Amino acid sequence: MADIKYNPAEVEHKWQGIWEKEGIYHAQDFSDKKKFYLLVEFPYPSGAGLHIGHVRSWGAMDSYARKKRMEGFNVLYPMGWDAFGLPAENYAIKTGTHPSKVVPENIKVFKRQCQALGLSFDWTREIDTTDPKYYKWTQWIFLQLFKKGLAYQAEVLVNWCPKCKTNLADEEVLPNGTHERCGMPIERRLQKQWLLRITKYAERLLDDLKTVDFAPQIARQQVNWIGKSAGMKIKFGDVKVFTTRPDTLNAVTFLATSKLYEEGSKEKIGKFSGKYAINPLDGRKIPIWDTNYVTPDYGTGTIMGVPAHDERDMDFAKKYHLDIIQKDPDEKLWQVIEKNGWGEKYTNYHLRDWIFSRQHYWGEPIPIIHCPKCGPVAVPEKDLPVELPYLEKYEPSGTGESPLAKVKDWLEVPCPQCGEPGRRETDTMPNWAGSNWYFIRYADPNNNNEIASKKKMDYWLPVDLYQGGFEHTTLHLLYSRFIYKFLFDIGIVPNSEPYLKRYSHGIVLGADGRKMSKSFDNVISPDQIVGKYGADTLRIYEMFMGPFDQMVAWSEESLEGCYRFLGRVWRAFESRVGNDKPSLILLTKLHQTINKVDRDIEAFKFNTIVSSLMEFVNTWEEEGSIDKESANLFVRLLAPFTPHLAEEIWHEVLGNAESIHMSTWPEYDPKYLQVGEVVMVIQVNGKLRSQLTVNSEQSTVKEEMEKLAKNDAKVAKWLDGQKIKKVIFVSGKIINFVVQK
RNA sequence: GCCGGAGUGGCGGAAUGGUUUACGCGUACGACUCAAAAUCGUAUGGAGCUUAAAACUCCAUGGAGGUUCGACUCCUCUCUCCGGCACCA
Repeated sequence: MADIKYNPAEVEHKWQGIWEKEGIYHAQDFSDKKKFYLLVEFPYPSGAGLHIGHVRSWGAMDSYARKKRMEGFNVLYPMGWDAFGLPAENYAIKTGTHPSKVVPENIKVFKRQCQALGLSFDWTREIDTTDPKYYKWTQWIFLQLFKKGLAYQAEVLVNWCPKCKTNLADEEVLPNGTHERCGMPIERRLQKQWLLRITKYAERLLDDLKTVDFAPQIARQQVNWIGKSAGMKIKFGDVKVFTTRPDTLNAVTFLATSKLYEEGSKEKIGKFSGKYAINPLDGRKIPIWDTNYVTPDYGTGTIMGVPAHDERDMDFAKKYHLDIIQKDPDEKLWQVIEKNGWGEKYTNYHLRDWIFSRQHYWGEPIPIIHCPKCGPVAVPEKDLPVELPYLEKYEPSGTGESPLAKVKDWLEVPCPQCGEPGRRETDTMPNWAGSNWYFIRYADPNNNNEIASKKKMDYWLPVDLYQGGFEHTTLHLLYSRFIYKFLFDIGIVPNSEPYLKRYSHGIVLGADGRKMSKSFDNVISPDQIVGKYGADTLRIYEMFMGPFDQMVAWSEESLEGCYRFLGRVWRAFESRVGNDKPSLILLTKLHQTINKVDRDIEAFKFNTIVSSLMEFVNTWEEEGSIDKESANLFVRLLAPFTPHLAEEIWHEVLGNAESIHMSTWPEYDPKYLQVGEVVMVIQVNGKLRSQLTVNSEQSTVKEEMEKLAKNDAKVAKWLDGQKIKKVIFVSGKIINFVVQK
C-alpha cells in the first residue's frame, strides 16, 4: 500500500457525517431548478451485504448525480429496499430467523455500506416494499387491475420449482429449464393461478419503444421477447392453422397438430391421425398428422406443413415420406385468402400473460376475498392494506398451497359484497410486485391517501435515466413499463412511459474471470476494499476498470494504481499550488480535460474520464505548479468522482467554506483549447515520415507547410527523385505527399 | 438456427477515416533504506541493423479481399468468443 499522508478512512468518515447532517443531497419538491430524476435499481437486501457490482452501477451514477447537481439541476437520486420475495424468505429459513426480523437487519447493513461509499442518495425518501404503508399501494394497484379485468384467475400449466416449492414466471426459468435463482430443474404443473393480462399491452409495449431512448441491446431484447409475428389464421375445413407465410398456401402437403408435443424433444415424431383436411385454395385433400414438434400454446396449436419453404416441415416430410410440392410463394395469396373468407389476418405474440401468484409467505397478500356466492371479490380500498399476518412457521408446504392457508382467524372474513362467510386469497404476490411501481413512490414516499400526489408526480415523472442490470431487461423492466401504462390509462400517472432512457452496466467478474461466487472463492466485498483503500479508490477503480457496459474481471493491482493516483492528487494539491500563472501547456491541458470529462460523463464513458484526470495530473507534475484559480477548477472537476478527497482538498488545502458538492460544475475556457503549438504529421504515400512542431497559425497554411515539409531532411529523403502527384493537406493535422510508385 | 455485442502489447483497455498501442497494471533497472515494504525516477509492441546506444527500416488492431492519398475505424466474405432467444411455423 502506498504511504500517503491523505488518510481516507478518517477523511471519508468525517465528510459523510457532515453531508448527512447538512442534508445536502435532498431533492426539493417543486424547486425552480430543472429536475433530473436519476434512478438505479433498488436491491433486495440479502444477508451477504452489498455486492461489488452494486458499487459499479451506483458509484458511476452517483458521479452522474453529483455532476448534474453541480450543473444546477434539482436531482432526485433515491434508494430503497425490495425486501419481499423468495431470496429474503430462503435466507430467513436458512438462518432460522423470521423474515420480518432479518429484513430490517439486512437493510441496516446495506444502508451503512451505502453511506460508507459516500453515495449521495436522498435518504429522506427511502422506501421498503415490506412496509404495510408501502404495500398498501401495491395491493391497491392489484385491485385496479382486477376491476379492469386485467387480473384474473385461470388453470394454467405453471413452472414449479420443487426446491423453492413455488411456481415461477416464464421469465424466471432459464433456457435450460432450471430456476434462475436456485438452479433446480423446473417441473410443469396444472394449477389455478392469478394472472395479469400483459398481453393486452403487447403492441404498445413494442410500439412505444420508439419513443424512448433505450440502449439498442435492451430495446432489441424486449422486441424479441414480445415476439410479434404477423400472419393469418387459415381454415382448412374445420381445422384452423396459424401461419406467417400465407403466400405458401399453394405448397401445403400436410397439417401438423401438437397432440404429441413433448418439451425438449429433439427428434421429430408423428402419427397419421387418419383424418384429412381440404386446402381451400385448390380443394386438395391434405392429411392431418399428430406430431411432437408443434408448440401447443402458440397460434392455434396446429400448423400447415410446407416442406418446400420450411426446414422443419421438410425434415418431417422426408422422414414420413410425405409429398413435397415445389411452388413459388405468391404474395397475392394474402388478399385472396381474405377475400374468399378462407382466413383472416392475425398477429401472434410470444409474450404470455404473467402468472402473478406465489404459494409463499413472504410477499404481499393478494387483496381478494373468495365468496361461495359472489366468487372472487375485491377487498374494499378502505380496508387496505391487507397486512401479512405474523407466522411463526412459514415454510412452504409443498402441497401447492400457501402457508397462509393455515391461519384460520386471518383467513375467514365475511364477503364484502353479500356478507356471507368468505375466505381470503392465501397466495401472495411475486417479488416483482413491489418493484413494478417503486419509482413512483419516491416522488412522495409518505403519502397515506394516494400512491403519490398528482402534483409531485407531475413534477418528478418520468424517470430521466434508469440504470440497472441487463438481467432485468425482460423481467422487471418490461413488467414495470406495463404497470405504468396501465396506471396512465386509468388516469393516475402523467405519462405512458416510465423511463426516458435506459442504460445497463456489465457485471464485475472475479479476478479469475469467472462469475463471483462463494463456490469459486473469488468474491470481493466492498467493506474489505473500503477499509483498506477507501471509498474514493474503489469508486474510481470500478469506473476505470473497463467500458461501463461490458463485463470486466476484478484486479487488485489495478485498484492499487487508482489508490496511488489519489495519493498523487493529494500531494500535487499540497505542494504544487502557487501564485504564479501556470504554463500555457498546463492551462491548455486543464481546459481540454474539463471539456473531455464533461463529454465523456454524458456518454457514460467513465473509464476514459479517469484516464483524462490521470493525464492531467501527469502534466501537472511535469509542468510545475498551478495557480489557485486553476486548482479550484480542477478540484471541482474531481468532485463527482472522488467526492471525499475533493471535499477535503477544497476545504483543507484551498480554504473554501461551503461544500464542494454545492458548488458549480467547471466550464472550460475555449480560448485555451487552441494550443499554441501543433505537431503536424508529415506523410509520404500515407506513411508517417516526419513530424514538425509549428505554431497553430502556420499549421493552417498549406503552402507554408508544404515548403517546410519539403525542407525537412527526413521527408526530403523520401521525396528525392520522386514525382509528386498530389499533396493532401488537412489543416492543423497532416500533410501527405502522394508520389509515383 | 435467429438477433445483438466484441476480437488491438505480457494484462485491463485508448483512438471525430489522419502519429496505433493514451491511461493504468505488470516487468526490468535505478534512487531512497542497514534491509524490506511503500514511494519516486527511467525504460518497456515485435523483428531487423548495430560491439553498444542513438538513428534508421520493415511488420503488427482475429483472417482474406475491397474502397481511399491514408483504414482499428467504411464495404464484402470468413473464423472465434460473449450475451439473448429458440421446433414460436
